[in-house]
Amino acid sequence: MGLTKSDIFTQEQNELSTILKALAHPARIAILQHIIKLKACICNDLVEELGLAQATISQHLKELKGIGVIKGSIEGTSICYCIDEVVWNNIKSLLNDFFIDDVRKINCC
Amino acid sequence: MGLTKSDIFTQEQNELSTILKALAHPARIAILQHIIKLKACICNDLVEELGLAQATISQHLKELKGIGVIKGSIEGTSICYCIDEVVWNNIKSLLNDFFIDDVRKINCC
DNA sequence: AACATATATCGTAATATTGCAATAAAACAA
DNA sequence: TTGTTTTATTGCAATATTACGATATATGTT
Repeated sequence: MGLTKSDIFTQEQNELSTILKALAHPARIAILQHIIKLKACICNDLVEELGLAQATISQHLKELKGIGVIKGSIEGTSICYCIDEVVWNNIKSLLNDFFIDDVRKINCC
Repeated sequence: MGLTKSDIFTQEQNELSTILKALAHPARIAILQHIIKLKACICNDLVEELGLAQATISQHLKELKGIGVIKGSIEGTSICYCIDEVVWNNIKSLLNDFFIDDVRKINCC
């Protein structure tokens, strides 16, 4: 198989796992950290910063764009990527809802 | 290829992405939600609750055990799974550190 | 126009993940 | 012991992911 059965899960479960999946790669974590640190970022910076090929970086950026957490604006010949505030806050909310505060309420053994 | 180049990333980046990867599947989200809801959970419950084969559930449980977020205790012939409080809080901290509060500080365009 | 620079896309190879049937293992019951 | 129940493991097929070279596209420069 290799095909996730999305139809048997709730929309919330699918949405959350899609977001987590998009974030679940060290290169994509590194890209987000770099964008946050510099408050902006062009693709070529990342190629130099991380040790990955330009095609690979572009592919990771595409996945992050896929969940909308970053957006790019044309800046001459390069593209300036930055965090999308609304999506970022939405992800934070989803995670906060999932990781509810009082862990004692969920523990059993 | 298909092999993530873990050696070029920081320990923090690898750790965070490993955790996110383990959580990044709707079945595993559903399993955690079920455990939290019932405050405990035996494997066979999940087979009935979700529409997946027993072998598949067992495999997902293994991945969650892999990051330590759940632990199982033998209860007769079944196994009672529950959240590991320490690991749960650790994941929350890691995510809180990553999703820093003031998004205005990281926005640029 | 011709060239340079920056990013995206395509094609491909290697590896990982998902899902399940079949089977094994472990604990209890008769 | 034999059978029953519950969970884990194995083996396999289908699909997804990761990475990169080659190439395409898009914009700016001369």
